[in-house]
Amino acid sequence: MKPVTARCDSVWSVATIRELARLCGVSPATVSRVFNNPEVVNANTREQVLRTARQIGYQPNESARTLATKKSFMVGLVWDTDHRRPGWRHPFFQEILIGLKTALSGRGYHLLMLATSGDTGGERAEDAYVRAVRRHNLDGVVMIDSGTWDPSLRRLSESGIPCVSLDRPVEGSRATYVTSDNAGGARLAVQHLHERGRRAIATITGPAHTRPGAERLRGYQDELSRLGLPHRPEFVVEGDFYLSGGHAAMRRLLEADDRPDAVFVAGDEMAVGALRAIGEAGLKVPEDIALVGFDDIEVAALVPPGLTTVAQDKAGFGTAAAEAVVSMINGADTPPPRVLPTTLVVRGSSTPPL
Amino acid sequence: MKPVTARCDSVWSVATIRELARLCGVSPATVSRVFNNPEVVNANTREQVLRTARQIGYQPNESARTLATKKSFMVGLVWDTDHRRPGWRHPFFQEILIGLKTALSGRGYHLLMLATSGDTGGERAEDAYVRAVRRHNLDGVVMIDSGTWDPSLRRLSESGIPCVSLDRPVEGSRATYVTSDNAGGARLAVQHLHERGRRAIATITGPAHTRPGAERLRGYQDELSRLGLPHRPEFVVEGDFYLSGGHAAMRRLLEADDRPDAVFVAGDEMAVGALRAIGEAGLKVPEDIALVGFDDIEVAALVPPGLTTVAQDKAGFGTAAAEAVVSMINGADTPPPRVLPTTLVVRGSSTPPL
DNA sequence: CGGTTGCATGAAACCGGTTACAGCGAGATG
DNA sequence: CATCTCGCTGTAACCGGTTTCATGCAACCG
Repeated sequence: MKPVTARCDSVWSVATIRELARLCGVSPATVSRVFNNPEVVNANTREQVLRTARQIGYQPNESARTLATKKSFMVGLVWDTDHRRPGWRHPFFQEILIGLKTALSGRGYHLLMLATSGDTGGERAEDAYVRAVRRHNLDGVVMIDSGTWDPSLRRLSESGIPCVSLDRPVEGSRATYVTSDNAGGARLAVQHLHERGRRAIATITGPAHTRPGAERLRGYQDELSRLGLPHRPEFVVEGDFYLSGGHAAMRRLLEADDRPDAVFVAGDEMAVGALRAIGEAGLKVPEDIALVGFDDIEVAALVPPGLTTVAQDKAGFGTAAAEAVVSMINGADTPPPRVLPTTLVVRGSSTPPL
Repeated sequence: MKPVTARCDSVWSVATIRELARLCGVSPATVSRVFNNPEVVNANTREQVLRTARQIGYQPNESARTLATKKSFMVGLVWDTDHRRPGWRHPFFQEILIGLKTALSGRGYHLLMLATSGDTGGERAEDAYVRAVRRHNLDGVVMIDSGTWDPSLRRLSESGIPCVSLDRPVEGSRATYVTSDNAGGARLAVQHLHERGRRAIATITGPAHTRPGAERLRGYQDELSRLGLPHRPEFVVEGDFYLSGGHAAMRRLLEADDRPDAVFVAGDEMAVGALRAIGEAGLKVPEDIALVGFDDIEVAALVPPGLTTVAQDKAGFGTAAAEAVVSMINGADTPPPRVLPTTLVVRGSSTPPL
């Protein structure tokens, strides 16, 4: 076996499968089999091919492979980062993204962040995602709900491509979703406040049209009923999941004649805004008003007196989404929606008890 | 012209260029030219091809196109999200990522988040990035420095592929980098504290082996010299860019006999830790100690009394990186390193003046 | 010993684009 | 009228893999 020399030791030599086949004295077909169907090829041949491949730094061209097999080993990420809306800035998404990327990597898939705004030519500009999926032979997509839900996303989920949505139910034969136990988490929060001796428990909700917003409100209401506490409409104020919305909502609550002694805030960002509004009103947390948030974003631990909150399993989101999409890609039945458990993290904003 | 019917109105019909050519009564070559070289084809033909393409929802197959042209219109993102290190969790990165993605989208490029951990077989497992670049015909890469810098990244930057690094100088003929004016920002901070009447100005630095860490320290020292303030070694404590490091570093500063009346903290996360340490020591910000951070991450505005900080142009990072990598892809000369201006954002932690 | 079986391999078509090159017709030119 | 130019288009090779099908060959069987 003559040693392979010169440019071949470089990581950058561009050897094709035919070149490699020639060096080994076999046909391209055999080389291909060595990589895709090793067990059908003779052990000696296989070893020789692998050895030579390593020497010349052979790397199969994924475009050619995708062209021939229609499998790209890429999953598209649909994440509408529209400038006009602040949705995507939510710190929540970073951890999800990292979890997703890591989980997909571990399963051999790359994550392609789809460009949207690129070429907006033609009447069907809104179908940029669908187009990208077809053009790149994407094996699946993951959709992060950042608040809007335009029709093209529906077309995408119903197009038959394996599709996993985060925090939002989707239609489609090969579409499923992953979400947190929003209602359960909200119940945990209310129950906790009740245990701490609070009885006038208000809530600042997320936008009613979002799934997490609606679910958390439902959990709040359910738990009030279970505890035999009265439902007071003036104790339910809608926020927007962002700081300013939480701030405004809290001010509304404080303006009422009869103010609450605890508030379940359906998002940590809003809770921080609420904290600020409470401070501005000259009241103290938790002495005057106890607060429980939702999400457990980084700030929750940092802002004094520490925000008690319902933690979502953010990394779990990514893992669950990766699992679901890869299993569908591999031909498994569409898995049922996955609901991740939430846990209560107790910090200063709800302790000590009254 | 007979109307195209049936499955052809679906977004999912999988028409090839030959099919489209047949429908139009032209050759595949002409169709190809319509999309890649419109001006050379007769206006009538062109219109008819475009019209028919729209009707049947023709989408060119990117794998085939990449195979033929060796251009993928994809840029790889090298972002080492190793679980063991917390680096990538830094909130700083999310905004950069979004800026980058948006800027690349606008230029017609997709962003591929490269899997690393995937297949770690063979002695060259560390070259996963290099392999991915070749396999997918990536047009360029952007590297986010998350603290470590293993040799494979160097091989990548020197491999000749257009390469932009964030916050870290790189070698390579087609490699450049984008960074903030770290030294200038640090000088702004020190100058600001000086204007506020502080004279005993300490610093908590980033790790000395990181570029931003070293640069910010240099700026601090330069400005002390310019102002004629003494350099006191015990006023320089190294942190790690994270909360706990800032906390520990601040405690060290407070233990000294002669404590500073101001601290320039080279990162907001560390500054929040420092705030906490100051609070635990029974001291007040800004009365006893004024604080200026660096980065302007979201928390900076949220944590009482509001953190004065040197803001980095995070979205600008993404845009600058996209510009640089795309221009190199298009054959332009390797642009010089780009240094983005920093600005001072004044909040409660340094006001009112003494 | 002829026929079956099974293993290992090669030849060639194919995936869906791009592009070098040749060719064709019309109008301009000598 | 022959020729040249120019604008437009088609033919066919090519990109680098995969996969079907056929085949050579050895072992195995009756």
